[in-house]
Amino acid sequence: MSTSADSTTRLEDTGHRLTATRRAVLDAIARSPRPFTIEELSEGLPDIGRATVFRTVKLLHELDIVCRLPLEDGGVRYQRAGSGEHHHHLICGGCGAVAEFSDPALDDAIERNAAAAGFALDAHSAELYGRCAACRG
Amino acid sequence: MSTSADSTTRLEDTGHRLTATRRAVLDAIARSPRPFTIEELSEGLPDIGRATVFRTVKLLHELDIVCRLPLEDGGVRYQRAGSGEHHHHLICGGCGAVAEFSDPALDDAIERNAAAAGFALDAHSAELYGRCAACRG
DNA sequence: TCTCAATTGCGACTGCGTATCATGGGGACG
DNA sequence: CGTCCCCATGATACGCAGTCGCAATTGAGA
Repeated sequence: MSTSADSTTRLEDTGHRLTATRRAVLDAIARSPRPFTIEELSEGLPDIGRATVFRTVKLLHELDIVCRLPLEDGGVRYQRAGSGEHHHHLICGGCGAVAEFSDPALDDAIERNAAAAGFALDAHSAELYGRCAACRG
Repeated sequence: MSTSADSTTRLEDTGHRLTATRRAVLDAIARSPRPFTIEELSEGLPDIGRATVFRTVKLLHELDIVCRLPLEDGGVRYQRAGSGEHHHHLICGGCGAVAEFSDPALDDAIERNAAAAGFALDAHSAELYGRCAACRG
């Protein structure tokens, strides 16, 4: 499980400064029980400028400390990366919960199709939208 | 292959009016050799209001006449739907070309993972980003 | 042709994200 | 421990994609 402490070392190892502001953002993210929007995060950090929150989350995303969740409606939320490993998302349209999973069979199918089309694959995304067990009546 | 004529009947069948404006938008889309942004489409239709272009493309997307391509950088392009069937996209980061493919094995993997997590699946997306055969040196 | 709801265009507006720039603070080095 | 340099920050203005409200227009069924 990724901790806030891990994240701070990751920041330092990649040549970024560990500032009080960044600690505060990391703490707020660590405390967030569910995927968050920049706006929500920013509201919980009234002493930190909005632009800085954007910049920090962008940086954390580049470092794979948080992952980006494109929503069905075109919006975006972020979430602490559970493992740092490659994975996909199951996003509940009811409560907003997000489950991560990884499946070699799925990745195989993706690579096979890319190869069949003559594509050199850089990246891929796969998001599943639906209702979690708790949100089904 | 989907034609502009098919699209007009699809519009009528779903209770929408076939206006000169919508014909013009459909023609412009049919003439577009590659995936387009709303802005590009709008530039090619100077007599049509920008808001109307947005509204029309949104409508065409709801009718599965065009499909939405989320890009790696967060941007969005649209493209005539090739078949109307369920499919996924291979998007070339070099030339912007988009290939469609469908693969039951991929869809199976997706459904299996949703079921394993107790999710009732509404929709899913899978986009593959890379370089097409022509764009590899 | 007549009628009316759907459609359009305009322009203002919202919301997300970024650019600018002066100020502040980490941390490497001595 | 002190200095210094450069990264990081905050405030604000800005840009861009997309939407809204409303008055005028127009398609297509009766």
